[in-house]
Amino acid sequence: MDVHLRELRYFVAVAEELNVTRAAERLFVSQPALSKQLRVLERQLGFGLFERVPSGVALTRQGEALLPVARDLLGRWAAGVEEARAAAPAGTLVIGMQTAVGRGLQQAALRRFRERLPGWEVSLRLVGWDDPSGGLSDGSSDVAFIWLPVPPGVRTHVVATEGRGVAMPADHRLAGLAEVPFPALRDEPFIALPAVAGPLRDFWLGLDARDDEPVVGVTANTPEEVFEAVTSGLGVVLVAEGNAELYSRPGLAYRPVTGLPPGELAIAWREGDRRPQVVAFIDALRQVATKV
Amino acid sequence: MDVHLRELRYFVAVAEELNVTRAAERLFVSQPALSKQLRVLERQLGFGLFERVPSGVALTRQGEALLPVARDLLGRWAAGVEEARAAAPAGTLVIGMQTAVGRGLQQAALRRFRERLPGWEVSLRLVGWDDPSGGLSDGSSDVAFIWLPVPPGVRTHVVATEGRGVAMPADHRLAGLAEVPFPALRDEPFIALPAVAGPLRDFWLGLDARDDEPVVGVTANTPEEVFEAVTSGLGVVLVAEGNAELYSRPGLAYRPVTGLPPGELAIAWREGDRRPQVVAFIDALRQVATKV
DNA sequence: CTTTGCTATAACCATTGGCTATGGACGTGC
DNA sequence: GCACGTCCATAGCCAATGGTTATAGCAAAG
Repeated sequence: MDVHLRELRYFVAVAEELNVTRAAERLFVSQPALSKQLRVLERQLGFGLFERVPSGVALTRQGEALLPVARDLLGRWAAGVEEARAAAPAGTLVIGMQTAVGRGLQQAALRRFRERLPGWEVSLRLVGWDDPSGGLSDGSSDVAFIWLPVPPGVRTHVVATEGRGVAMPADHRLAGLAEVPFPALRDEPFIALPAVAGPLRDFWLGLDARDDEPVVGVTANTPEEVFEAVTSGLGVVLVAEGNAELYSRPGLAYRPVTGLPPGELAIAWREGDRRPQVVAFIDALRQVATKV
Repeated sequence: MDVHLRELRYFVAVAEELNVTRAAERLFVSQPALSKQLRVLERQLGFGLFERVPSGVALTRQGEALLPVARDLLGRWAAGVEEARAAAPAGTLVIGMQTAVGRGLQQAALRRFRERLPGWEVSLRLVGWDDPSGGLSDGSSDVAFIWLPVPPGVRTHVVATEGRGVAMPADHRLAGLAEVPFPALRDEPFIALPAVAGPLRDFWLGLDARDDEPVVGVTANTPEEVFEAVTSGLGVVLVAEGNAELYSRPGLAYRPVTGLPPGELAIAWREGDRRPQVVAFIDALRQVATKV
């Protein structure tokens, strides 16, 4: 029969205390719970471990025989787990990012990731929008935080869904509005992602909500370039609500835009990539995102 | 953290098959159940044991490190249990009896007792009624099947409750009745237990149902003596219904008696006696009696 | 005889471990 | 490129388990 090591731990504690009540206190369970578990164990074994005497319990001959076995198993298990934990192949997980992630996600996920794969390091790298896969396509990133839509060959798990808004200079004529209807931006020059960004560039130009071609004032390849261009009056740009918070600065105004579906930020990985460090991070992030 | 050895057995099976589906078949559980258990184990450990690949699973470095630990624990546990089982102090349990026990009880209880304390032998000994404790008082029996009422210093667990009837010669004038009212026996000479049986002798004379003194024809000290006296026409005797079945013979008639409370057969042991072999037998009998 | 200390059982309830059904991912063959 | 087969993972459900509190039974001490 298979036994739970917890039952062995209970057995050892009772054997050392020779008193179920004291052992229960030591184990932080109630006395009836411990009494019951011992009875269950004895029944499973088919022989008694203790003789009940008025002052508590006494080990039977068979209990005496099993006690060192129980101690041995508990010790070997604890040591074995530590050894296995230390056997983690250390390395570096490269996380690509198109924008800062923030949103309380990455820190908690990284903690869980490191617990699961002790010894592993993490490298964060900002990837320009000229690579909409966040570095996955050329293998320079192991996982990446990127916005949908994503290129072929990439798998995703959405971790945040946010409304899109417009970032504009603080003195822009539309800055007086609480929220901006998308058609009001029809004639505004836009700051766009590079052409090679394809569908991603289209998304942040709002092409899903218009059928004419927007005016593109300038292209930018990183969030810093984008927001610098905005405050310099070179155009406006659609951004995710969360990013507006992350990149807020003097001279910049952000207003929600009505009439646009929201943007989705996802953790992404290469199709078919099941390496432990990738799976571990994705799982950690799933758990963290679920709790948010 | 404590683990169930069943989980380690699952881990080992999957590690050997490198395929959760095949391992599940080998373990006689469903594939989703096994998959789930592995996930739980990995989460408890805080690191992965397997990398999921298209053809099944591959052991991670940490899984490889833990595999021998798991095998070792399983092997040591199995061996330790066998060793402890064999450590049972062999001896002989002496069971005293005032009458044959029959009733399907003893055989099943003895089987369970032997399973729990392998190597122990059992000795059955018939104890005369001159000792109403069935041999417990002088320590010649470890446990005893005796009828209530019992002497001081004896603890009991009732295993059968049966109506009392009268045993008489087959040609007795009352043998024509289907059942005998107790007052009809008022003038019959009784076969009695020895005087030292005290309350037990009184009980089987039916003193709890009459206030005059019965006529005692003869005393007898064992069931054989009792029934031989009956068929020899020396008197009648109150007996338990089950005993009438056990001791039936030519020339003997048994009829239920109305107006008498039933008799109770119990397994008995000395007050304060918690020796393993005594507890084991009492427990075994409790389980058997419960299922009847 | 009463009180104290100890283990065991009953009733209850949240969690666990198993099931079936089915989804998602990947490789292979056409 | 699509359909199919194989594999693992998740969802929903339910019986069994492991914990609780309340309390019973037993033995020793005062």
